Amino acid sequence: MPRSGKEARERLENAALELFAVRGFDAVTTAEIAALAGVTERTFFRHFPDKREVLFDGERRLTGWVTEALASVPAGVAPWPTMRRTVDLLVPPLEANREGGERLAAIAAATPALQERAAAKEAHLIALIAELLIARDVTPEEASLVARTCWGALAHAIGSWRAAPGTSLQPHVDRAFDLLEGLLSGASPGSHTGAA
Amino acid sequence: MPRSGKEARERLENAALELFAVRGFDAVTTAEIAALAGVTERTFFRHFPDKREVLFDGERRLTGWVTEALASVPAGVAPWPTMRRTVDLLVPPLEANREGGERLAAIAAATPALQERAAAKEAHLIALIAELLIARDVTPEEASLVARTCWGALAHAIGSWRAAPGTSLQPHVDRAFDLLEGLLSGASPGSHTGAA
DNA sequence: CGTGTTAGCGTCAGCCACTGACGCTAAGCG
DNA sequence: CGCTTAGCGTCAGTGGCTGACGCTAACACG
Repeated sequence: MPRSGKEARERLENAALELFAVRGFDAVTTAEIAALAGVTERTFFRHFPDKREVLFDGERRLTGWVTEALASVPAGVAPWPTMRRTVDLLVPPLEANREGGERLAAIAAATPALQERAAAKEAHLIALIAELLIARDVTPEEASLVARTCWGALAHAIGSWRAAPGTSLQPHVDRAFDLLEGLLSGASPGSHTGAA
Repeated sequence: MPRSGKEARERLENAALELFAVRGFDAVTTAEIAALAGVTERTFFRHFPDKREVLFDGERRLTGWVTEALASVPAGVAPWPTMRRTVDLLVPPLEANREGGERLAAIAAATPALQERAAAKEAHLIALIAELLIARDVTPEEASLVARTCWGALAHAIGSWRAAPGTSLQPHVDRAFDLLEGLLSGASPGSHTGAA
């Protein structure tokens, strides 16, 4: 096997991060990133399918964490408690990656194109969770619903976590799930309108 | 005031829809759409900020429906029942627009770029719902959580509705909400792990 | 009915993201 | 020491998208 290629990839990531932080995503060209990394523009696109993806490379590990976390929850547990435990297992890696997540969020906050990509990544993650639940013999219907809902709670928790610097993620997760269960428990199934 | 401009816009929409349906989104250029509509490419971009947006023009009305539906629910109702009623009010317009929604879904199914845009639109809609709830004196934290969750349920219901041709949307919505409330009611707040 | 205003459009020139094809070369392997 | 091959450079090209400028069809007004 010839050159590793991972060096160039890392240099590209660092160059992109540096330039984006200074001038913003839109004001940086892929040619500039490549030049700063010491390669050509063509090489940039050999490592990343598009300009945005250079920022989401860290996010790729998230799917691995989700898969592992869910796999370590014993089968037979009801869907919602299963995801409740899975989310708890996701807290440590998420906290360890706080800096990376916030850096991405900071750049994405001013760039609609990046928000789009982030939203798409979330949708894929929800689909992945649903598939993993189905593989654990959860009804497809329940799986989809639980995946959407639990990810919503986690995303909400991450949001309030980021809004409160210095705090740990876990209490935000606990609060989100407790709050959610409390909000929904008021209306019992089948009698939602309150005025038939 | 000079030329209406709405004619050209509608011609562009129809031309795009026609070409996309035949050759797919990626294999059609904006210049071709413009030519079929009898205008220049430049005019296309005067009416739509980008190539994708020509497909989401109908989706714009959705924000209006959401705003109206939520406004027609009396204040003072708890957040979750409020959204439960709001979703019921959204069912008629959604059903009336079934064809448009499915045509978009069919084209988007083969085009990642369109799925991204759709995911971003959903995120914006969730943010809108949260803001409207906050304006109704719901806690920001509750608002965000309820908005995410209720939209997740509605999206799930629309999904199963589309998968079951000939059915009405309402029962799918009812089932999604009942199922969700049932799934979460098993775990009471504060005691989620089942095995401390 | 002539004149001014203006929203919509055409034209041109250009940037930048992204791609296919081809050839080169450094790294490993026998 | 040649062979293989993954990574890279080079070149040429497409297509999405934008700014600037000028034109003209519609409408308002005297």
